[in-house]
Amino acid sequence: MKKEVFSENQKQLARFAKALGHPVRVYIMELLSRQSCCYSGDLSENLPIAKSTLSQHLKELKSAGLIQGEIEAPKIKYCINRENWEKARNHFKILLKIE
Amino acid sequence: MKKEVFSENQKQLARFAKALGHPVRVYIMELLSRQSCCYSGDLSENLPIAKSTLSQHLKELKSAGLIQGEIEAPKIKYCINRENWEKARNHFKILLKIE
DNA sequence: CAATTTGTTCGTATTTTTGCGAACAACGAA
DNA sequence: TTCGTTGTTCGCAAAAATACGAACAAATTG
Repeated sequence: MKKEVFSENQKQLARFAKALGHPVRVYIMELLSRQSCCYSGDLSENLPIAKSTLSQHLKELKSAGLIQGEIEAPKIKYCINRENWEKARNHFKILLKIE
Repeated sequence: MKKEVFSENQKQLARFAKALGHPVRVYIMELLSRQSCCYSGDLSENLPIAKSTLSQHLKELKSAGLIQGEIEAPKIKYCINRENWEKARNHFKILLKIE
């Protein structure tokens, strides 16, 4: 029975921060923050990376809980996961003493 | 002459986020956010990692510009780098639409 | 049905991150 | 000077992240 050193909040903040720790993913989240939804193709056009690489970045954002995908065949519409985005907001707000 | 896809702001935000992408480093920044300064020994006592590992995490926070060390022989006093902490605050504030 | 569009998964390679202990360096104290 | 304290650096190992193209899957279009 080992004492846990880090709180759930610290671990979740680290997960969110890590997900934002790459320019491609910052780019995506900035876009989604502005327009709430987008298609993978929109991203692919503007980013200088292979589509398989983009797919991986989207997967990471998804598994960190920051975005979610919705099938609109044959495309996929990506949106912010509002619930977790709000959590991230609060975590960073507290850490950075915003307001 | 290749077109640069990412803005400096995006890259800097990614660097800050990446630096916060580990529970140990979140722990350190939370502590420094509360009390503004601390000694490496304070951290070492409470964290379940080798001192060499802690040293590396501090190095990363330093090279991301989030903290700075001041020698108070034989110890080192670590403080938040206020200028960059403020920058990080603003970056996250904008991204997360805080306020 | 065949062809096209859209995006994921697989296999691979490279680089970076994380972590440890041992050795080392710098300093104050005895 | 010798000892202890403090912290970094080195050498190593294991794991994770980054990136690509090829192959694949699923759906729409012709």
